[in-house]
Amino acid sequence: MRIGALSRLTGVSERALRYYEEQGLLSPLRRPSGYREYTDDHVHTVRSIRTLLAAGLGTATIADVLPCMVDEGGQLAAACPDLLVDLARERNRITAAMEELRDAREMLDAIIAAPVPPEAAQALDC
Amino acid sequence: MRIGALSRLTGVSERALRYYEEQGLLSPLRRPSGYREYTDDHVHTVRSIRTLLAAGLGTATIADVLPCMVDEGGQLAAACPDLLVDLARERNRITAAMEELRDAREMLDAIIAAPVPPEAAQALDC
DNA sequence: GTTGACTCTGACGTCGACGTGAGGGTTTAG
DNA sequence: CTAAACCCTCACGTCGACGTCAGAGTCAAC
Repeated sequence: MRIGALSRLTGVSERALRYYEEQGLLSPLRRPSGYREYTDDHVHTVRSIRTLLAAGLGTATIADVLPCMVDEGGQLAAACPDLLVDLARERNRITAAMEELRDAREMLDAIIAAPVPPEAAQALDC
Repeated sequence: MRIGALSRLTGVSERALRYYEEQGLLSPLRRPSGYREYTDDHVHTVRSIRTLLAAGLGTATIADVLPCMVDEGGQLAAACPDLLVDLARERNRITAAMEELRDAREMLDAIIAAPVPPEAAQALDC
């Protein structure tokens, strides 16, 4: 499949897909014309990329992580100790981020659920 | 207290504190000299700001939210319906973000916990 | 009064993941 | 064969929360 189809399948812009390749996250084949040719595997890869990006990982780290994920479900492993250290650090970051999100959500909930004092309702005419 | 002290108490840079004021999140008094003068309340306010920023809220939204948080614990309320809509939207965003973080963490866990195949350990000499 | 720590206001720099054209080939349906 | 749709490579623009530096007042202690 070509880039437009992959973009539609994943919901990721063509620009982003080219960017991922530029960063070494994706390596599609090339037609003689220069057109990129993607496989079905790339669909899964793109989804993984988006998940890790959403978690705050940078493209450089993701580039290190991706080779450790082969097929869907049957992973290989994180061989290099350096990578394991990085992954543990990222894991801690993610956990901390989740806790911060929980705190923030509770803060918003407190405001949303707060009873509106009658005099405040009067004062604010919005 | 002056800006240096507040910075030390909150762990937030002076530049950031001035930025928050510029965005209407903080309104310290001013000495005749122009020096900013903060109260103890501002310490709590800054912590709230950081929590909401960490949750992905923009300074503009936070500026709308802050007036609804008076004292510590005893909130007022979200009066304007517009604000309630925004808050609900943000709440959904946060929940979605938490789920994405959970997915990403599981992905990392799978890699971290994956057994290292013997031949892979040989192949990669890192 | 003077030294050193502190603070002020601009104002430009940063970083990362893209957005957005410009200018020009390629493919495919009719 | 031609038009529409698709794709290519530069390369500059964006956005938000600050970092950083310059040049210049202020405050507290000695």
